[in-house]
Amino acid sequence: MTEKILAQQIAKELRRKILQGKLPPGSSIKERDNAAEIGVSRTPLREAIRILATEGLVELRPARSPIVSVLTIKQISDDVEVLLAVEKLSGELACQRATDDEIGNIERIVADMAARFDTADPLDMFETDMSFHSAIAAAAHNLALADIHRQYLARLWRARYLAAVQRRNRERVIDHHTHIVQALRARDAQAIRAAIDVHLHKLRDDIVRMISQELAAAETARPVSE
Amino acid sequence: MTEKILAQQIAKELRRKILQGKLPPGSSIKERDNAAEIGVSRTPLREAIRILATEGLVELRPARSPIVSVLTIKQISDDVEVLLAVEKLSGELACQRATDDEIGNIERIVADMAARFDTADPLDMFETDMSFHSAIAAAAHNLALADIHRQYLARLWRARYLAAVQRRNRERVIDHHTHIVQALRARDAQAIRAAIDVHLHKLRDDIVRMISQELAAAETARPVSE
DNA sequence: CAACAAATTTCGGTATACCAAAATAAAAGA
DNA sequence: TCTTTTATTTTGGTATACCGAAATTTGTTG
Repeated sequence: MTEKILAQQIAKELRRKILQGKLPPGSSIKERDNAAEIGVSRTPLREAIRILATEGLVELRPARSPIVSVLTIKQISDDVEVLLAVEKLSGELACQRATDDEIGNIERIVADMAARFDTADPLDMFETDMSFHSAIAAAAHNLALADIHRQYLARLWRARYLAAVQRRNRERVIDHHTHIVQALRARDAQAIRAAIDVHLHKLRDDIVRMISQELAAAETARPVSE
Repeated sequence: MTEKILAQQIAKELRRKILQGKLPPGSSIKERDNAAEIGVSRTPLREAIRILATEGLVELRPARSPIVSVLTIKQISDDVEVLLAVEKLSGELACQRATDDEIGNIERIVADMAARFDTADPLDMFETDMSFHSAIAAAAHNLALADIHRQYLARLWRARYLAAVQRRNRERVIDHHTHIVQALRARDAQAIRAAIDVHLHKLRDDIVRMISQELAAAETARPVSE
């Protein structure tokens, strides 16, 4: 039962549910109810909620039930803006500090992704994509930066996932990644910043489009409530 | 007694003690002892520790007492690197989005700081300096960015403070600020990035020098222990 | 005296109990 | 019927109790 730290297990579980859309934005997370439902006490559940709060997935309100964050286009756009800056810096630093091994690994990820172009299922592709970006963040050799990167990647997980599952412009993604890794191999900071800039601006457009659609759909289903 | 949320009060208190150096790096924070000492139960103290952990001030170890983080030069340097990127982006965005009122406020802060050049005491000056940077971060109109900025400003509070109290090159700071706000007034993104770059690189040098001195002093006091 | 083993203490993780504030429902008065 | 006021319930914040793992001490043995 108690595998490691319960709170983190619970946080992981809740995070999944939120990102999958099972806990819709705006729904409240009552300590008692959810604790009873999962079969744990309030204490670890409470901690789990705090963890998710720092991740921006739930919102704490004074003297009220925490609710699953309602993401607005503005917020997501802001988040991508941050992620963009973080990745550009990561790329730049990686050009200075990455070991040849690390660059080799990143190249392998890109090659792997390109090779499985037709075959891989969306989720697989998506996770490979994530690992590509994480590998660059790690190659920057800056713990703080990697932390922020992880945090914002997680925060945008759902939106990215929605944008990624539609296989459209998958080749463009691979093209972008290729440019990025080439710049990294050349250790050309200027070039990698430009390449990442292009890549993430594309991502932002995709994400904003997806979320707009989803919001519109939700609006149609429930015209003028709450 | 119970003014608001106890955990945050406690976190604030502990944060002060840590940043002031009353809780030296490496010292453990036992839940029971500290709770009893402050006169509260373990639960809110526990939460307070978690808060400080996400801020990077304390370090959680599995099945061990949390300890006050031991900051290395590397970590601080990493943090400044992040802060630098955040501020550059903030400046750039502020050039696009800041209202004239906001720019006016920032100009006022700089003027205020310049006017009180000789008179103000270090702490006063320091806080004005902080408010200058925070105002720019706010003017970027990106909540996520402002969050990160606040977080890393807090994380570097002690180091910045140590660097700031020695009045050396105070005029250079004001000079830098002037350049930054001029670029902002001109809404010249390129110029503000450059100006912020100069300013924070200077800051990093100052901070690294201060921390090196402190570490050396600590080493002298306690040659080969722990 | 050293080394290993057992017992005790310490301490964080978890569960439960209690309380006060806030929201909601109910009731009384207009 | 609508408003206002007062119970009642809901819910998060806090305190306390219990448990097991890890660390420390103690005791015994070589």
